[in-house]
Amino acid sequence: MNRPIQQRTLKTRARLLEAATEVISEAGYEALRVEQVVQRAGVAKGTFFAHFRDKDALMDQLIGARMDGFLDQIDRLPPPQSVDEIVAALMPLMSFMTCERYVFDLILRYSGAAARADIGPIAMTFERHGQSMARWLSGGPFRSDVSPALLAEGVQAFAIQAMALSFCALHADAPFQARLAEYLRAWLLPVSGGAGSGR
Amino acid sequence: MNRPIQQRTLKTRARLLEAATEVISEAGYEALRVEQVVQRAGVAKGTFFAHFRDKDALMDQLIGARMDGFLDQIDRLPPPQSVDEIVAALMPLMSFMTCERYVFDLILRYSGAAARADIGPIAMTFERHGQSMARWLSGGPFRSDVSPALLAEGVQAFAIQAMALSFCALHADAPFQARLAEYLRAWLLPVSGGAGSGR
DNA sequence: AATAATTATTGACCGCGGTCATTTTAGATG
DNA sequence: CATCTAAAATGACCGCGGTCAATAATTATT
Repeated sequence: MNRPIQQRTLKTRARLLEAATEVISEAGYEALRVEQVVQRAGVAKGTFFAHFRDKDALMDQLIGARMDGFLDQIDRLPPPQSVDEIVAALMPLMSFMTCERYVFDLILRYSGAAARADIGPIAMTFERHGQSMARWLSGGPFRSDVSPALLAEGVQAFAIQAMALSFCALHADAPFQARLAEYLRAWLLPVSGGAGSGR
Repeated sequence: MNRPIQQRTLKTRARLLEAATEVISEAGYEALRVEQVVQRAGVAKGTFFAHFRDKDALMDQLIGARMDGFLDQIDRLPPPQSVDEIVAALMPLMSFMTCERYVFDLILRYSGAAARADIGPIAMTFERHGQSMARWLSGGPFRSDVSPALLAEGVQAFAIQAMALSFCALHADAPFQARLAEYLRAWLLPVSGGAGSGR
């Protein structure tokens, strides 16, 4: 029969999360070692894995929470009326997503939930981001020949492309913001239909 | 002083690559263990790492080679004249890129070279793919208000988005091809410019 | 309060990628 | 052929994520 969750459990989990946050703030995400976290939290290694499926699951929690904070900021903004405003609005979130190569790679891996069962925090933020984006794009001075939902997916695709290229050895020339703005202008404000010959 | 490369070296590397290929064909990419590869190749573990920086570097080689094969096929095709033809042309490559979650993640990680110094085989294929794509899109019945190079980047971004969503727990509904076709129609054949009010 | 049934914690242990001081081998030199 | 030297190969070792049978702590039952 389902017994209630023990307070001990909540306390231990909180201590683990706090310890992890400390380690990250001191050394960054990539440098985090599970052993270091459990040592700080004063628990055994096995306890960690009783609370988180694996190290990535902890990262999913922590990184997802940070992303959610940036989405809160975004949702407080008035709908942007230009590509430049969109880019500006997205910048804080994007900056965080690219703060470390390790973080970006992990976000990509978890952007669509790994297993069918558990959709994690990061996957949720992508969902949320898509919805906010669709809301924005349904009202503004942007193209209307495709659905706002599709426009939003495109914005996500281009944002990821721009972020990925900012890590890229080739194409390290153009700054991230300029590239994203170029993409979004072409995506959200197309000028003509067909090629040389009219349609 | 620079002595010539010993034949022993080439032979050992070839044996390692062959052994790795065998293991993969039997158990898939994700299941590959370095220890198993060196055992089959009849060399010590350390030897492996004298030939490949790490396990990922081996994967970069092998996966990059496979991708290059598919690109050869693509380059033999006549320039497609519709979105459906583009999707059809890209399918074999895409299918391989998504044959395993592990493979897709690794490709993403290596799509823009990891370190500034060494651009690996996978990164090269992305470059090549972009160029082939730009060539295709500069002639056909596609939009001409942005450069073929930019169009090509968009196709890559949408292809990656479509592949990623095919692994996604949410959005596992629409089949991969249909989604990509929808993206590319919106990207390559936009109908109007602004929203409700004309521009 | 004593006992039973669950749940949480522990830490020795494992798998596997990667390292490095040491040894072996290939090939140039006298 | 003997000798010397740079390159290649070796395998014991390490770091670190993750497991699991055993133990401790908590809650329900009498």
